[in-house]
Amino acid sequence: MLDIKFIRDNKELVKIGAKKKHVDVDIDALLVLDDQRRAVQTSVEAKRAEQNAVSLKLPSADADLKSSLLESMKKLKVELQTEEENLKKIMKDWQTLMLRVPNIPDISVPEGENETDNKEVKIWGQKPTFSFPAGDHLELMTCLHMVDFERGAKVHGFRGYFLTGPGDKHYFAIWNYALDFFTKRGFSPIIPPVIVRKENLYGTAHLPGDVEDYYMTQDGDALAGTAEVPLMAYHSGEVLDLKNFPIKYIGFSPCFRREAGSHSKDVKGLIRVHEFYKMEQVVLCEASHETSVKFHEEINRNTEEFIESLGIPYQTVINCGADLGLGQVKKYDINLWVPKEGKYREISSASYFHDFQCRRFNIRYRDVLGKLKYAHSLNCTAIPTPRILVSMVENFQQADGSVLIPEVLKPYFGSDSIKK
RNA sequence: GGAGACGUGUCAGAGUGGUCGAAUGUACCUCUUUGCUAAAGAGGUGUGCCCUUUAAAAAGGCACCGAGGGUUCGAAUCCCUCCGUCUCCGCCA
Repeated sequence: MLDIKFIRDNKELVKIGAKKKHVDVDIDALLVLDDQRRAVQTSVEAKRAEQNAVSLKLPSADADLKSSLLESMKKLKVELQTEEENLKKIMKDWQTLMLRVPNIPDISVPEGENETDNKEVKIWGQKPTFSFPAGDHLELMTCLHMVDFERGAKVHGFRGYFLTGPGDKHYFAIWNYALDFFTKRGFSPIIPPVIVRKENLYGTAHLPGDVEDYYMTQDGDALAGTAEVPLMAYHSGEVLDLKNFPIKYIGFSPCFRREAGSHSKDVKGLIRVHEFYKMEQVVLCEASHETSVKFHEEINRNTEEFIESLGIPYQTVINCGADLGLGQVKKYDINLWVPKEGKYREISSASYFHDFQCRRFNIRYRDVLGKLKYAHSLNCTAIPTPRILVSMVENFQQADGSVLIPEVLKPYFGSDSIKK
């Protein structure tokens, strides 16, 4: 959510920002509506003021005065009700439009139509070459009994999977390693609820948007697609203490995604599934662009270093305008090398929002002068499982069909390879 | 699932139709006095929006007693719905 005053004062900037994000929203219509809103509100408030003034006199008035005052107040009430009705309608439309106004992308964000226009800013690692016919993660993991897609489909349906034996063990190894890695960097571990009230999806700016992307319960709650939602909602409505900034959480949660609209994409394997687990970095900090930028670089670097410690080749891209969410100012994606596909696949997203999310969630703090301000928020994937397995097994496969375990994972996994 | 109680400012806690943005205590800030790891006295201290201006502020108006509706000239107070908390019973990993 942007400040309406900011939109009024920076109309052109907001329009340019929306265009860069390829978001279709009528800023002029919003501003017309906003003029109406303020005019009607002023009129309503004047009538209420009159009502309040008369109410003060009424108890002490004599009978004649009383009945004449009551008469005129009844008339006023009818007028007031009409105007209030009108104001309510205006406010509803106003809110709807306000929720659709995107945050303004940073100047460093490249123009672009879709994710193919994202710009590579970094590559790391040595892509493996194989002197034997290399397998893809499906073949390898099935062969090593790490995963069972057939029974997954039988039990869950499309995109269902069981992780079995070494696959299951590998999961726990990664989680435990990641937990140690990120807590050492000052992140507090937290396990949030993933069944969340729908309003929270508006807070993170996942909504308004495609509701079809979310599983809903019969109580109208949503299954969150990321721990970002409950972790941001965690402090909603609160006034935080500046002393505690930056607040850093490493959240661990299951993630549910219906993948509506992507039925033909990645139909096999572990790249795109309906349920998975993810560790997520969430940061709340003071409202300064420089601070946001600093932490944005930091949390993205955290994930890069985590991937480097595992030894998987990756590429970092800066996302183009069209590939940014409504609230995001700037985003980096980290993509891991998938040898059999011959391309990099997304593993992580690091974004900052300025006060866009905190405004919606009403998360504030008092600055050094004691003034209330909306905090800034950021988030970045720490590690998604099982997607990470795709790159791990393909990059570390051996001629005999086994898969080597990265050095740092060995203590958590308990052996140095997965063999048939 | 059944029965009941409750939701007020930093906190505690009054208030059952008008003089209540809200008693009192507490916390915090300023001042005074005594004089010293403190007490007493006085004053002050919420948030959002609108408007006139502005560097900022300030003045004025409106709203806010869990949320949203309703009744009424007028609602913290009456009615309805929802959310939440607590207690007891039942069920249960």
